[in-house]
Amino acid sequence: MKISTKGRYALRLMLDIAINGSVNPVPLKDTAERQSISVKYLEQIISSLVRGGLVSSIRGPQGGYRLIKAPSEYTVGMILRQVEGSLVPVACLEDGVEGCSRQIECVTLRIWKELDQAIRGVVDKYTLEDLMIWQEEMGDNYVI
Amino acid sequence: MKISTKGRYALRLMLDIAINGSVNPVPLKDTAERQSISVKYLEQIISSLVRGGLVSSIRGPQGGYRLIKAPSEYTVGMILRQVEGSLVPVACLEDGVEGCSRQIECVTLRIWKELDQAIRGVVDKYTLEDLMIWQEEMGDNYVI
DNA sequence: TCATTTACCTAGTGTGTCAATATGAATTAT
DNA sequence: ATAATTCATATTGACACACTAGGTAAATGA
Repeated sequence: MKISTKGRYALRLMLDIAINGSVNPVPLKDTAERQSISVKYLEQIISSLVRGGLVSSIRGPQGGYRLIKAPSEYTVGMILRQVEGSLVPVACLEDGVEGCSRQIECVTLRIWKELDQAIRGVVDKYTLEDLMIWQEEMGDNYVI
Repeated sequence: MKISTKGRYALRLMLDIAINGSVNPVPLKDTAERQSISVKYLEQIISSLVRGGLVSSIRGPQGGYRLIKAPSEYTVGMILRQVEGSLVPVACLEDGVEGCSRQIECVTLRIWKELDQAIRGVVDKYTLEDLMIWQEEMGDNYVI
């Protein structure tokens, strides 16, 4: 019942690009330094974000990554799902799965459905823009 | 971000004991048959529930397991936490952990805290009694 | 007393995921 | 041409997951 490092790093990575990429694309090396995450690991994560169409990439010197949409268009849930896969708490709630044979009589399913709603309620409520605002509120003493 | 089989089975196991154990203790063999879970695996799960003081055991013929308290005294969260460990979505929210060095400047932490609250809000809201009632509402056509 | 039924305990096993590293190729600005 | 960057794939070690196996201990009752 944990968010993996991939998910957590992806969020920090996206936030880092949002904050530092308003004029030039952000190279992974810079993010890696700011966030204390290895470039190599970030490469894996960003490749998933590129595939998912969340960021675009520019190769070569002066290259890097850029958000495709406005920060307010990215919910936390979108980012997490892209790198972690679905966030549903049990497999039988997965999209495209028609559930187990006990479905009808399964009272615990009711719990899992509510849990799923609760999780979605949080991760789909906040966007990158919210995170940026919170970051600003904290002042410039702290670099994210 | 998944509830493991241990957690899901533990819930079904506790519910099975709650429903079938009002007069006699419930042997694992019976639960295993009703729930289609191996006795061996249930043994592991129940041992954790015994250690946690959620159920008591009686050995020998006519033995089995009994709830120690009323069904309404067991939240879903208590049961899940006993067999799964903490349900917090990120390690830095774990009890007794003083958090990572980025704590202060970590805006994502705010998300994780809300997520934690949301999860707790669901699993600590419902009890075994609720599950029993739902089960009854479904009629006797279905055996849990 | 002895067989049977139950709980209890410890270890093992195959599979997969997590959290990275490593190596190298392709692209592009200067 | 060189350096900076992204892109692609493989590998690694540790650990967790989902079980299974084998045996011990206690209680019952015939």
